[in-house]
Amino acid sequence: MQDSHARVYAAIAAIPRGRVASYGAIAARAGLPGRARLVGRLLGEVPDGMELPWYRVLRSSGQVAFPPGSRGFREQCRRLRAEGVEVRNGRVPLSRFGMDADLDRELWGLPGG
DNA sequence: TCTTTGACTGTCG
DNA sequence: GCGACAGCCAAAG
Repeated sequence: MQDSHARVYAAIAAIPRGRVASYGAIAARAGLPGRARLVGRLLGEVPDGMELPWYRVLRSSGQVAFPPGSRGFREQCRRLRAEGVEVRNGRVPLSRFGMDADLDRELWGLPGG
């Protein structure tokens, strides 16, 4: 386990329940700005026994990274909904469920909530 | 060492 | 809003 890997895992584990974050955001929080693809790669290497909220990680657009209909896709949607996250057509509104949604609303006065 | 691949992202039409 | 393109970089063969 490399340090960069551990930081990525920690960043993912830090996502609050009922919230989601993008691959890029995770990479940035792990001290690896611009390494979004590395995050996706690492998620594919997560040991089965390791508890990690991998399903809280989405694309920058809020879309689930898995192909619609695939097993991972359905599993991710299922787990997200179980936490109260709204998944519509394989997509989550980051304006409401994004990890920094509250902060963004304060700064920009965006509607939501 | 080189090439291929990928759970990504921003830009453009 | 969606598809096409280019940039990105680490792992695997």
